[in-house]
Amino acid sequence: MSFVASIVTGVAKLEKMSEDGRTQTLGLMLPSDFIGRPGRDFAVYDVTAVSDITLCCFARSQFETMLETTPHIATRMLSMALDELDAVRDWLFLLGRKTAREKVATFLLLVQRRSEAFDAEGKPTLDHITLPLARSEIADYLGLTIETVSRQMSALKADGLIEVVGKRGVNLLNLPQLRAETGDTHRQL
Amino acid sequence: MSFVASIVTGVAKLEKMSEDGRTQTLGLMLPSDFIGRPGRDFAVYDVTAVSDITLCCFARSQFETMLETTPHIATRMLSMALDELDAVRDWLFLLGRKTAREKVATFLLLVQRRSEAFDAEGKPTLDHITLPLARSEIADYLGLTIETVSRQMSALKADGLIEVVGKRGVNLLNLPQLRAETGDTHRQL
DNA sequence: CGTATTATTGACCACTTTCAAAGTGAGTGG
DNA sequence: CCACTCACTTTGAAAGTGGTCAATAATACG
Repeated sequence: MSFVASIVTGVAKLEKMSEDGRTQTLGLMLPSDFIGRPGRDFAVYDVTAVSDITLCCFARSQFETMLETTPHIATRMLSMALDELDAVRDWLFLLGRKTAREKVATFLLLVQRRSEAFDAEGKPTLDHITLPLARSEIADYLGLTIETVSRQMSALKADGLIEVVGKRGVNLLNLPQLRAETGDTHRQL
Repeated sequence: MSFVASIVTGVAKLEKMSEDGRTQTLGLMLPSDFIGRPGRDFAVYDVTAVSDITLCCFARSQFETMLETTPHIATRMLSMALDELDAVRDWLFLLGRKTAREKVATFLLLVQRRSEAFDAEGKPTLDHITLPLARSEIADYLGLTIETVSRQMSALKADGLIEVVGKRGVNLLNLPQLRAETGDTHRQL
């Protein structure tokens, strides 16, 4: 890695795969997210584009110089890293302690919350989302199998909480109930 | 939180608990680790001492000023945050994709690798470690139950990989095999 | 010692996975 | 325009890993 970059448009994912093929997605990367690690010349994890992507790239060495000469940038990068750290820590709880149903409900609401970032023309609204990932990618993100994701979606549908529209569309029919199913604190933020 | 701090001696843990009592430990905090979030006046997660602790505290406002006036500190904090981010991302893989046995093996080797940091007088050596956590705390860290942790320890003992000495002591009898059981890349670093 | 706490073990159960098959849908070429 | 194909998704049945509940054992502490 001789450069670092910032995502301008599109979605990518960060992932780690073991030798035997097990894959865990470590996070989704959206516009304004940062790729690469200043001060390190190799990549520890894989970055894969999920859609067409536009990047804003910097030569790593130049970026590192900039970090040292422009104090403002370092504090900004620090703030971004700490926010990312919090997001990843929430995901630790999801992977370690949530049930499959809670994981899927959490994912659907995550997509809703960030829907503007995911999609330009999919026309997401409060109660309709366009999934940025295929089932197998959702499974890798949630620490599940593709079958379990599919079954939980069907179960949520059977319970009247969602409606599945083709492969990528989902209507959220009962947001309050869906939030209650995430396993998160019920208190509004 | 009106202050931030750095751990001087002792071990603490960062954790998140849901309303129904499920707990996930988000990370262990060792000497030199940083507590608190500059630029935020509330705590998102709980920090709990695991042993007696010595902290080096700073008033948060003063620390924030220092961040802005001393560029070096921001880059140092950034580097620490990015290292922490990598560690947490490895844990995502552990929680999402590893088996109970792999989780326990990983934990034992983690304790070995950082044994100097965990314990002053426990006299840890290459093949003997003193666990910094009780079984229930290990369970919360690995996303398991206490019974499963206990069973996996017994299984590793039955397989001749470890020896359990009292509640906190473990002899690592076969390090190469134990490493192979972590589910991580077999290649040496 | 006796007591309280923590750890281990056992039996059973449930959730998720695995393996397998059928269904759906988008794109291609006749 | 319509079958055909391929990839993805859904569904089903069986198995397995880890969880739950309960009892026993070990350890620490007064």
